[in-house]
Amino acid sequence: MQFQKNTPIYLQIMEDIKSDIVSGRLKRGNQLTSIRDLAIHLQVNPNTIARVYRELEAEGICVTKRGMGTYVTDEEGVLGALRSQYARNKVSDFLEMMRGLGLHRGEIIELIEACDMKGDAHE
Amino acid sequence: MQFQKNTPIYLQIMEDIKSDIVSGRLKRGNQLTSIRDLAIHLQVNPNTIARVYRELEAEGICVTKRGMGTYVTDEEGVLGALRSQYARNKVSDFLEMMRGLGLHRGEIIELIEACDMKGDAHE
Amino acid sequence: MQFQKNTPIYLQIMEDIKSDIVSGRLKRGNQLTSIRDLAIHLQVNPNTIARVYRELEAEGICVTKRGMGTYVTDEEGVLGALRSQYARNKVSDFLEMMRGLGLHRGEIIELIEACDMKGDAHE
Amino acid sequence: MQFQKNTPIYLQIMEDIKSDIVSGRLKRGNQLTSIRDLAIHLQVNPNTIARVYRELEAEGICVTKRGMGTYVTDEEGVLGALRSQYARNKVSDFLEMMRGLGLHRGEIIELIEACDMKGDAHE
DNA sequence: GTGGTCTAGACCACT
DNA sequence: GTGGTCTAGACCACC
Repeated sequence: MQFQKNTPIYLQIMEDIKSDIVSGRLKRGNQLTSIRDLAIHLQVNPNTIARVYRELEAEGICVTKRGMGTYVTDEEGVLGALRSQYARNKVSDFLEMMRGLGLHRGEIIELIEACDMKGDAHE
Repeated sequence: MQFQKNTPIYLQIMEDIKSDIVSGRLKRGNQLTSIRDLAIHLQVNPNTIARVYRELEAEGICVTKRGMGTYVTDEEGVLGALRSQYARNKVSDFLEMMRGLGLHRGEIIELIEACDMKGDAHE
Repeated sequence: MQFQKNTPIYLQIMEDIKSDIVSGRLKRGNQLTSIRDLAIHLQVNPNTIARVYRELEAEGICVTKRGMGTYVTDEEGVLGALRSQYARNKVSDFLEMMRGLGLHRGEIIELIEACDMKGDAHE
Repeated sequence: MQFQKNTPIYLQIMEDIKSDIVSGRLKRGNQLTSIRDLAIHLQVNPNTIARVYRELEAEGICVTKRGMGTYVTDEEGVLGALRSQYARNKVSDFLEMMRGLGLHRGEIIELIEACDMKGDAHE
């Protein structure tokens, strides 16, 4: 993983884990990588990962069982809220970018419908 | 600027310049930073920048005037095509990501309309 | 200040500051002692104080203005909630202790009324 | 056990033993820990413990049987008086603290009744 | 093995 | 000067 310069690392890792949960790569009840292992894997200090897990727990997204590890919460409500918040943020970012290109809602929706018709292979 | 590991640097720089043009940070006829200066600024070999400019010129996006530097083309047609290709790619990326979240076209458009109503402040 | 062994220092400091606010020693809008100064005064690492202030801010009790310091919030609602939660906890602790002495509600209230009559000098 | 700075240690230990008796952790007739052992356990000079036991005996709370150790008294009257004095002090301390929060007798009793209704789980 | 806390000391950004 | 972040390394409690 690469880190952006202008955003705290712990926030970037939090976002990354949230994205794993939202996309289904991490499911409810799954155990997260241990603090030490993730710290090694991301080349980051264990305290930084500890903070990530602490804040995720404060947001209700994870639960930690002392001596057993940290797990994605079991509560569907929290995960649903996370998923919809995440989608709303992505939509918002997307709209902001498209508006930066001078496009308005109608044009954006046209593009989406056009793209959706023909599939979306590109590059 | 930071570079991703798995994509050639010259492609990343090309995308960056295209994004500057599309978003209006670089306008038609503007001079690009000199190869030397940009190489220093990005901490990259000047040959890499030279290749970027060469490929941009091959795509008709830039023109090089011997001894005077490299400029964004003056032809509105090319810039319009670039802009719309860029937008189509972004839309396509966006749709792929949203589908990864399990959302379909109707839901995506609903979210866009909802977001568009209330403005898009978030975070 | 002396710290108890079995409770994290940062929690004890948090409680102490909350108690200062609830009792009126710190009023709404007052600036808290700077992290470094409080760390020196309490003989504790600045990071520990930083965590205290961060968690107090997460609870809405304090706000920090970058480069200017940390302040007790201005929102009366939060302070009122803090005050009543604090009182409820103290009452609860008191009742638990009194029940450990074998007293029930009626007897406790009798004692309070008796004590309240004659003033409460003792020791 | 930890000792406060501004109160003689022997008084703190006396209070602690009284609290053990009042709460039932030490019952009538029970033997107290030997002076030697308690001194080691509390990391305190044996003379300090000896003074504690001497004063407790002077108050009639304990009796020392030469060569056999020190015991909680058998007399219910003394223990009952101790219990009620202890409770009165705690009530008095509690009232003083609650008044520091700006609450008066009526409000305090309301809180007690409210708390007593729903049990007293907190934290 | 797990996470939780604390210290020491560094560098940053903001004012 | 202020708080915010990160690292390095230590010790603890739980399982």
